[in-house]
Amino acid sequence: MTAQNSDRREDLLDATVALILRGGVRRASVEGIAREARVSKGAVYLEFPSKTALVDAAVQRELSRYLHSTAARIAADPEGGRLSGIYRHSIAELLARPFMRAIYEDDGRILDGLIRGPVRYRPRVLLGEEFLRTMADAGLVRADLDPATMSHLLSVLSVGPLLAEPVLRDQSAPALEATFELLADLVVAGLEPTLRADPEAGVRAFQKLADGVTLTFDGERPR
Amino acid sequence: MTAQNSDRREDLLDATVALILRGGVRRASVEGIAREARVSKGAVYLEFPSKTALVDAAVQRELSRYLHSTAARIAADPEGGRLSGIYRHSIAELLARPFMRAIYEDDGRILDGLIRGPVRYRPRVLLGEEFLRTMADAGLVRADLDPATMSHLLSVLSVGPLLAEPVLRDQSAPALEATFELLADLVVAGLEPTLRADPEAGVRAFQKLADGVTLTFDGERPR
DNA sequence: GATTGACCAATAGTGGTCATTCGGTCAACA
DNA sequence: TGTTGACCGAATGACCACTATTGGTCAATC
Repeated sequence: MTAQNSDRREDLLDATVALILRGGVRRASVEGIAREARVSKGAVYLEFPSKTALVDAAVQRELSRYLHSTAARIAADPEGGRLSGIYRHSIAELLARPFMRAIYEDDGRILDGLIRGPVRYRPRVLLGEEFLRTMADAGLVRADLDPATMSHLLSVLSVGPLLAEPVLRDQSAPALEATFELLADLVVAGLEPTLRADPEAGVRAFQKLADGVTLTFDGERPR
Repeated sequence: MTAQNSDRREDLLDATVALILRGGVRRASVEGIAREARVSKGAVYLEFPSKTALVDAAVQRELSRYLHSTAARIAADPEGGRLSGIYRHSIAELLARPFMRAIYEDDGRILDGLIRGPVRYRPRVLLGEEFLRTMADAGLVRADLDPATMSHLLSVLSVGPLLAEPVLRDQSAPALEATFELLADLVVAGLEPTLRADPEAGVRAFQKLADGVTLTFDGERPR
């Protein structure tokens, strides 16, 4: 029964993601989600108190999966624990995840309203200030730069290129991956210290980040 | 008479910019522009063949002014000719120009439709491939990187933070200027060669860029 | 007890009307 | 001759009545 219910829960989350990717949060109706998951509409409300809670859970799950996949990439790469490695793997995983991309890229107009919806579903910061302080202590990022500014910069360097993509799109423009590759070089040259420390601490720091993630949404009461 | 006409032309362009900034291209009517410039509607068509041509001219003028102001900043700064200086001054001037910002930032939704309009009015590339080749020849940017990729990267590093701004906006987020400052450091460390060349060539290269700029708009026939 | 789907009030969309406003012209005017 | 503003057809969008769909509930059913 617990397994049964868990399955249904997961199925509903899968269906939610599928419908959202197909037509955005607005157009993903509870009935449609239920149909996609092959359960009744009422069953949705046995698992989740509201549509909002359902979508929240889908985003939460995606974020968690994203971070753990990224953590695995990082751990598998001997140099992965450096800031540049973390940046590189975060981007690679992000680009590989359509739902994650949609959450970030969406500014309300992709495919004429795909994911058109409240800003609620858009994580503000991934690599937080605390994470960067840990990295600095481990000698994996320059200690002379403000962690808060650096945290924000890394967000900008992740989201910025995605948002700029449709604006700068041009036949002569290089692929998104090439731009990110060059950006990773800039991160190495500009944000990592000259003397090379052991990247292991970075792996652990990101692992901790991935384990501890819980999204807090804009509205306090999920309702 | 020529001076008279020139004045009227300029007045009309001023009025166009003012109205566009107030309510977007769509809502800036020819009659409103004429009223703002204190001339009759018919007079507009004595100066410009169409509204499109009028707006095109306003954008063209703004771009030209922007580039020449930037060139002046660069020339006034002893280190201005380096890539980082050019980047820094371009950004500073961009941030100081509301119309320029609107053209770039706008993705159709600022102030619910400010500048909502065709992509036509959005320059794709500022520091082109050729410019970067010249800079490389002068030893002012790394010669081992592809000019096209670098050109695109610099565009991303200019537009990206602007577009990411509303997405990442947060009480804890640092000011836009701080982010750009740090980015300029990254440009120094990552894109400039280790040995320092004479920045004078960079000043000249940008000057040439500013002089030679002519916008080509998306639609071929201005009509 | 777990699950369903008919049902509800509220909201979002649909098609159609029509006054307004638009870009652009040009006869009349200064 | 240079300038104007009344005027044009086309396009827009505010408004309406109406319909379909929505998130959510709960008596009936399995």
